[in-house]
Amino acid sequence: MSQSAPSTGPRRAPTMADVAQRAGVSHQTVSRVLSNHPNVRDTTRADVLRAIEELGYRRNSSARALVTRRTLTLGVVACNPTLFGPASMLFGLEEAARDEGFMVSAVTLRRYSAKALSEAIDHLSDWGVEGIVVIVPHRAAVAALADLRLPFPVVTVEGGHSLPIPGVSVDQDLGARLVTGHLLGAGHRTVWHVAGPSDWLEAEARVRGWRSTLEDAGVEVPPPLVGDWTPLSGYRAGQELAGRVAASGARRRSPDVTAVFVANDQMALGVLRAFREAGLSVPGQVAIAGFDDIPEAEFFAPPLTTVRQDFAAVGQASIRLLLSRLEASGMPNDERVVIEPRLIVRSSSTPA
Amino acid sequence: MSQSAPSTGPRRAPTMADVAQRAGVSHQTVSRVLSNHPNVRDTTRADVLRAIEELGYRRNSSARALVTRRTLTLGVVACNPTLFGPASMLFGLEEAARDEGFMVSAVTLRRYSAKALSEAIDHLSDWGVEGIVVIVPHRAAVAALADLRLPFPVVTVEGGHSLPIPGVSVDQDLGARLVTGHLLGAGHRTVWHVAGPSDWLEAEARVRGWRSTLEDAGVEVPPPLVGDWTPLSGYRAGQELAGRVAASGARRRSPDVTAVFVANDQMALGVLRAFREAGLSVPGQVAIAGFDDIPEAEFFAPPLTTVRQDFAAVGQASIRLLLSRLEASGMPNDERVVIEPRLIVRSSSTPA
DNA sequence: GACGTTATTGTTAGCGTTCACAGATATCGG
DNA sequence: CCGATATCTGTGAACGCTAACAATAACGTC
Repeated sequence: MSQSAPSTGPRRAPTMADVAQRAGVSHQTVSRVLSNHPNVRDTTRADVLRAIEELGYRRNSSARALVTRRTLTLGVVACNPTLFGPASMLFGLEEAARDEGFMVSAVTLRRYSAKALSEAIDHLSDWGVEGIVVIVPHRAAVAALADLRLPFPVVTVEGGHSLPIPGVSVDQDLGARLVTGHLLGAGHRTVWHVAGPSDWLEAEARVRGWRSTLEDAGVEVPPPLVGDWTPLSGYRAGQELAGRVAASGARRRSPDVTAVFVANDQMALGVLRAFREAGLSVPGQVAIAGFDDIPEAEFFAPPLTTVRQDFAAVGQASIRLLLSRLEASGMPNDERVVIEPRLIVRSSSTPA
Repeated sequence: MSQSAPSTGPRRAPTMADVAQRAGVSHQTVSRVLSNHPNVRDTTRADVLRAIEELGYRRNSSARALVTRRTLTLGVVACNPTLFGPASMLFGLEEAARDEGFMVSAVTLRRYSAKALSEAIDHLSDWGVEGIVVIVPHRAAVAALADLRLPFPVVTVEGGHSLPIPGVSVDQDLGARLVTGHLLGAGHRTVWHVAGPSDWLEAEARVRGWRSTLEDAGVEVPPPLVGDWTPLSGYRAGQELAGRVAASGARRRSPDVTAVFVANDQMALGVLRAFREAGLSVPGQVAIAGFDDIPEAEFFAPPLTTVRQDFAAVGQASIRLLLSRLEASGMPNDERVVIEPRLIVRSSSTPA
């Protein structure tokens, strides 16, 4: 008769009632202790805390969320989270959220597509997030976002300011002006540009800043080359540019290549390699500048002049914005935070 | 008489009962439709789905979690999530988890400390995760983990295999052997090493692999230098090594520096810069190899020989392991997954 | 046409909290 | 020592869902 005694089966986590019983109070008192309600006698509080300790009790978050209608969870959708920028934002954002008592759940997108984005948001939504931060700086993505009617607030990061969605962004335009101005100031006749993919808002803004700086200075605007943020694409663009330098003695239909502003540091690395292979000296024959200030940039050959973005600040600002939306959900919907980037001059742009 | 009519106040999200009423069925039937129960008449199912659509109904995850005792959420604790490696793992892991129907919530640590780790785990625990993946490759961290008695399964990544905690890791030892062997095979008398921080398990394993390869080959083992994974620390180590090269003609108490295995690519970048500044040619006078194969490595000056780790595979494996723990929580607790790294030879180690 | 099956639907009872309120106990001035 | 007020504690009812069971309808068989 192998009588399966109830024994010490996989006993379930203790509940508030268990704690209450052990402490000789009602479950409500336990709840009060846990939520720091003032009207609990000190001795009672101590009893309860001891019982909690002894039982290893932890409040059940689902039950709590059910009744309070708060999950204290925020969602993030991010696009290329292995890149330095997005990763840094994610990090800063998570830290800020945690400080405010929120948990963050992330969904990452391998590549942007309207479908992927909306699935990501659905996924987050299914888990009951109270709001989300979208770090998907595609023009199309932001447009798609505006169409969705979501039951919770959304904040974009680098989402541009053309739509009535609150957002945080670095002033890319300014950053591009800083670099371009710096290069012009060093005496170059004009500045070439290797841009990011044209459907990225950041790429577009950097092109804009670059172009308008040149126009304001009244110098010729060379045709921008286009990459995809990867070192390889920068390398290809670099080969193209190196070819122009070589040919410049012969037929010169476009201005000499003596300065290049590359839209991010990774591509700038590719450009550097291409130039090196072509026997061009940097900054001797051509000055180069990048954008982002990844930790490696300072150690490139030569160290790269670039624009530093305070990604951590972006993450924090986005959380602040999201939380303010959460609290005042009826308020105007177009708050914007713009963070100023900073030019970091290194030797890739300054003739020794 | 400003009679505050109930009007269209901030009306709450529709509930299952609302859907049921609208579709003319019981809430249980709605539940059945939502969970794809087979025994629902097609017409009924259609009615329910239409009602769901019209009301924009979404199942309340908290209520669901409360009754099913499943939050379908996993936690991750990661340490330096802006670095390429950790970020890649996080990404791969999140994707794998999502494919399995789980959400992942992350907590990031600025720097490891026993306190920070246990707080991070508490935080996750408070939100009801069903299990966690810990990507904190510190010796002390893993030890601390083993002490914690947690009510849910834990899987480590790069946590070493000295403790009875299931984990996934790349075979760092093998990776180090591959590089070191490669350099010896190229004819170098010995191989110097710039190691990572000594309290990192990965750093330790790489030292081990490096050292044993040299010992097996019967060559002298130079004293390893130590960095902290950053390019700057690599730069400093590089200066030190460059000094030795210069002095090697004079007093030679340690073997010539003709080959260096640097414990990660970022530090290798710093070493490259130091050598460049010292006028040393790579690979002409000194061959260099790194570890990680970050996307930039191929475009370093010169392109860097390194060891590629399949971070995505690590992420996926860790999720698989965690889920298997979840299902069979009574089973043995020491499953291990080891992923083999791959040597990537580039010109930093191959004399042209 | 009665009966056993099976497909389909409804009813009831929790899951573990918090909230609103009621009850109990202490404190205090007159 | 009484009633009033403040402090503390308990009771019952949600929250929105799923699990278990009960009930009904549909279908074929003999």
